[in-house]
Amino acid sequence: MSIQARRERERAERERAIIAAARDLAESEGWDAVTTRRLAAEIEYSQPVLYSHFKGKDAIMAAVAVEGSGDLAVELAAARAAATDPRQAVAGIATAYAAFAERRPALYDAIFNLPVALSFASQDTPVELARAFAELAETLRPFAGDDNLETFTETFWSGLHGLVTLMRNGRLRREEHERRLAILVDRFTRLG
Amino acid sequence: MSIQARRERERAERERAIIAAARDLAESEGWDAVTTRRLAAEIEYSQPVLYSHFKGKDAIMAAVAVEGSGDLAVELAAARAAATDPRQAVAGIATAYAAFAERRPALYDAIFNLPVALSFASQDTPVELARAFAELAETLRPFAGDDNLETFTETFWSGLHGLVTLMRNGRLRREEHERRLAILVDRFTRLG
DNA sequence: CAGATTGGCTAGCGGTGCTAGAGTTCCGGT
DNA sequence: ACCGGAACTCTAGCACCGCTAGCCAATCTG
Repeated sequence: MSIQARRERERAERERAIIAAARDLAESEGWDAVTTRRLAAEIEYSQPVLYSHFKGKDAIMAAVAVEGSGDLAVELAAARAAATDPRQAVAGIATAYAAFAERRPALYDAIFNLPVALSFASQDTPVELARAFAELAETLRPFAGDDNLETFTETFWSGLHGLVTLMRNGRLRREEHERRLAILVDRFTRLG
Repeated sequence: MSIQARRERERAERERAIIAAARDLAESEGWDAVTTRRLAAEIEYSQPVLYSHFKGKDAIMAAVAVEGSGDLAVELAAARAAATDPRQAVAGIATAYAAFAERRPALYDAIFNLPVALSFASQDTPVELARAFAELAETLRPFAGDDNLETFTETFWSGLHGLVTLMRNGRLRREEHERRLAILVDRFTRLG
């Protein structure tokens, strides 16, 4: 039975290798450079092996996205924990969010932009994504007022998402980035 | 000389046909269906003809985006003109913006999402896009407060953009859409 | 040790964006 | 009126893409 165990272990290892290779390649050269052929070469197996682990390229990207959203959740949690007062917590988590998107654009794309079947607003939301969202929600709780917290959080989050995506695509003046973040935070932390 | 004139006219006509075919195909079947071969078949010319008009597929998409942003500007202007008071103007233009993105997702993608060389925040911004932005800015002017109007507008616009893109990708609960819009408008129309 | 099963491989399909070079049509000067 | 040359469009093909069928070797089972 231990032979089977070894095989399963090796198989799991290879699966992690595929995800890691896809992530690294995407982060260093963009998702266009992530082709099944290059991925196969990277893990030193032939192309069809990928399809015994994942249904297709989209599934690989989805796996990368799930892994990446775990990183995002960790960074958001750290930012929230480091804050001293509620308002500064919002500013901190917003900065952390934007920094993540800026530092790891390919990963951010996989999580939020690419038309990957990672439905967020439903049962099969990956737990990592739910955690990242929960960090945002807890940070915003003091400022939601009469609004439903989840809806309020979605709106603030959309603001962050819009800021980072529009800036990355060259639609916003980069030098005003921090000021825009400040405006967003200011507008969502007014009481009453 | 009139022969040359006729040729130039026909050439311009064909160029418009290419853009129209790309737009229609994208809107009815998505950008993935817009291939150079199908486009060529649609205009009843061979593939290489496309490249005598545009540098490549990206340039065609950019042309569609420019045309589309004219439509967006018109709809935003109409929404602003129809409003009776400043706060309702913001709500109206926000609704119009979201409706445009919802009704014409492929066009919206071409304008704002696709990594197309349509740099917005620079000199070569298409005049149509600048007009759409100006409509937003004028509507928001009464509420900018101490913030720079352009920066304030960029932030609000990012909020709209985030709402529509995240919802379209299934990351937001569709049934809460109007409530989120209301929250965004509310937060950006508070005075003092 | 023979047979069955598993699993990775080679090769190939139909598609993509794009381009080289052939061929045709039409214009302008003699 | 004609012919050389320019302008233009086409056919054919390149290198790549995601994905899969079917072979073949290694391994496990009786």
